[in-house]
Amino acid sequence: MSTSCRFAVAIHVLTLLAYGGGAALTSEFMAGSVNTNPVVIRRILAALRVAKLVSSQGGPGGGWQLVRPPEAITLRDVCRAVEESTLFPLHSRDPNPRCPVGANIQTALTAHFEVAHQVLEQELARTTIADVMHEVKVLAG
Amino acid sequence: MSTSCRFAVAIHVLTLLAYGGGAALTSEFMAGSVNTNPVVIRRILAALRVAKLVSSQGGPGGGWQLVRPPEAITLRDVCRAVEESTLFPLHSRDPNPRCPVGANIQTALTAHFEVAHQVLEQELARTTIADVMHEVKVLAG
DNA sequence: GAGTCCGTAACTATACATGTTACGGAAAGG
DNA sequence: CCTTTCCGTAACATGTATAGTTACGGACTC
Repeated sequence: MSTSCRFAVAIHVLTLLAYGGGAALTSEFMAGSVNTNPVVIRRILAALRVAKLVSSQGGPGGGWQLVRPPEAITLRDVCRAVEESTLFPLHSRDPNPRCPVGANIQTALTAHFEVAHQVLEQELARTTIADVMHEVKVLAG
Repeated sequence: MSTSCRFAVAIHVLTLLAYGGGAALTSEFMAGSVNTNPVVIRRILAALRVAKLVSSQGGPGGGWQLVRPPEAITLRDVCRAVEESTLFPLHSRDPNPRCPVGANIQTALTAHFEVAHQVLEQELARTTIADVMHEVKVLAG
C-alpha cells in the first residue's frame, strides 16, 4: 500500500550498522550494499538522525553510527522515522455535508483507521534491529 | 503510508449502498455525496465488482447494488479489492548479493512485512460495512 | 593544506492518483 | 423502434511523490 521502499532501505542500513558492531560506516559503503546512490542513503539517514536513531560525523574516518543499541530500536521507531504518519488517507476533497453519509463518514473512518494504524505499530514494535540482524546472520550461515 | 484515498471512497460508496437499503444508486448520485466525478466512482466500483461485492446495471433505473448483505462485507474485503497487495515494498533494485546483509535482508524483511500485513488485515476484518453504516446513522442523529 | 565525507540544492525521469471530457453500447419504457 | 438513461472505458491533463544523479560547499582528520 505504501509507494516508497524507504522503510525497507532504512531497516537495511540500520542492520548494516548493527552488523558492523559499532564501527562507523560511510554512506558510500552502505549504498554499495543497498545498490543505490549515496545521496539516497544520506537522505534516509538524515530522517533517522532526526528520530535520534543514528549520528553522523564528517571527515576521514567519519560516517554513521547507531545512537542506541540495536536491541533498543524497533521497526516501529524506524517506520515512524521514514514513512508518512497516515496509513489510509481520507477523501481528497471534503464529501458533501448535505448528505448524511457524506457528512459523517470521515468521523467513522478516522476512528477505524486509527485503530488499524495502532495495531500495525504494535506488531512492528515487537521486532528490533537486533532481531533482524540475527536473522540475517543465520541466513548468511 | 498509502498514497491513494480509494479505500476511503470505496467504504463511502458501499456505505451509501447499504444506507439505501438495497435500492440501486447511480454513479452520478454517489459522486455527489463523495464530491468527485462519476468516472472516479465508476472506476472504484469496477474494482469492487471484480471482487464480487457489487453489481451494476445499465439503462434507466439502473445503477449499482450490493451483492452481499452489508454485514457480510468487511473492510478487509474492501481493502483487498481497491488497494495494492503490498503493505511495504522491498528495495527498488536488488541489493548487493556479495554483501551478507544485502544478500539476505529481503528474506528477513519479507517475513516481517507479511506478518504485519496479516495483523492489519485481521483488524480490518473485524469491521463490516453494516458497522460503518450504523455508526454513520448514529452520528447523523 | 590535502583528502575524506557529510549536507543539501537542483535537476531529471518515472510512476501514480485524481479529475475531466468524450463517446460507444446496453437496457428500459414509451 | 426510438429516446432516454446509465454504465464502460479510452484519452488526456494535472499534480505530486519517489528515486536517481550531479554538483558543490563545509566540516573534520591527519
